[in-house]
Amino acid sequence: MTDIKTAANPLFLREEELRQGIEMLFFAYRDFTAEPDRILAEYDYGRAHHRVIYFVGRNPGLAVSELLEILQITKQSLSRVLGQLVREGFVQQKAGTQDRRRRHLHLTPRGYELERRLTETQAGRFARAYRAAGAEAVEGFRTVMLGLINERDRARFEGRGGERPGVRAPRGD
Amino acid sequence: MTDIKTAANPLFLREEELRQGIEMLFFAYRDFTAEPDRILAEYDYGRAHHRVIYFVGRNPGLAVSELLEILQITKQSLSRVLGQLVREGFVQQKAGTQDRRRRHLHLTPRGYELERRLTETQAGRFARAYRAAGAEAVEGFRTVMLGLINERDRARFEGRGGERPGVRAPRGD
DNA sequence: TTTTTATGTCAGTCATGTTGACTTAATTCG
DNA sequence: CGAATTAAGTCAACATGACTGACATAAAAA
Repeated sequence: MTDIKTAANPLFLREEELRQGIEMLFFAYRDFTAEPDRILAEYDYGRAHHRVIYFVGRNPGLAVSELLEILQITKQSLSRVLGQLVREGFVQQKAGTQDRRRRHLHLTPRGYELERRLTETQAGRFARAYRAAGAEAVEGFRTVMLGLINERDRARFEGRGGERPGVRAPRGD
Repeated sequence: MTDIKTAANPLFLREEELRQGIEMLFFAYRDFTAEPDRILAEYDYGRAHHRVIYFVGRNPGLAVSELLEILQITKQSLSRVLGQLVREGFVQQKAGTQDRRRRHLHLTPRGYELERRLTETQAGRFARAYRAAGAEAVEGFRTVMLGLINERDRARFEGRGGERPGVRAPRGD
């Protein structure tokens, strides 16, 4: 109650709290990526491949430019991993019908299989954490996470089960 | 209320919810690291340097082996960035008094200065997110984050302002 | 018809991770 | 005490995934 630190120096607690947030994000991300990394190594793939497979699986028909927007990397960086995934039969490209310059990305059955394996481990981690924490904590978690994400991308998370907004091209394939 | 998806297919909502968690973590981490990356570039440093500076600043006297434990990388990977930071006067090493094999790491004044700059941007992001979300949401956030982190490292986050457990060597310098 | 856009490619570079082998100094164990 | 273990560091070779810059092609838009 009258803890000397919180009473005399309220900023001390604040800084401690914020640092714990910083560290939690570091450790959570570190552990969150460790299992998929091991699976990917079987295929001689890395985290970059995972991100492509995940977001293409999540947004079938995604255009290359939209994927670049999500990943925030250059097209030269993307092209290596995307090229591999296409050549090795995990991702398929289809030219757009409206705009034939655009290449819409889809997972092949093989791609879906890998996507499932990878997502299962991460979804399992979330399922355990959510279950242990309870619905109210999950709501708080979502609120804070949204606040940590740059405003531009928050709209991706409107609604919980319904329509799935954002990301998709307005007039896509 | 009687939404067809939640009523007829409860697992659909669950999967959607878990995927949103996965994506939030991806976007939060992406945005969380972007600003420090720009500051580090001024010094010709990268994320690896940031991690060393952060954890040494947070745990003065940390031993090399403990840092490796936190970062989960090999000592060869660490040695490159740590060597640079020591040579360029951001980090100082002191041999232990009890066990003279151990090198205890400390930030120099210069190191602290950079640490402050880097941490301020990330702490500011957390401060804004926490403030907007409210105390209850923050509690939920912490609970879920803890559940996402491998059990081994959860002890680091016991207590909010007080003693700061974990990490430090039992009989350190 | 000209310009812009979407995509792809080539070439070179850098940061950061890996494995494996080996050294040195100090502590601990039998 | 002597042998084994531990903490740290080093050298070499390599892989991944970022980057910049320059250029090419096809299709759409102005």
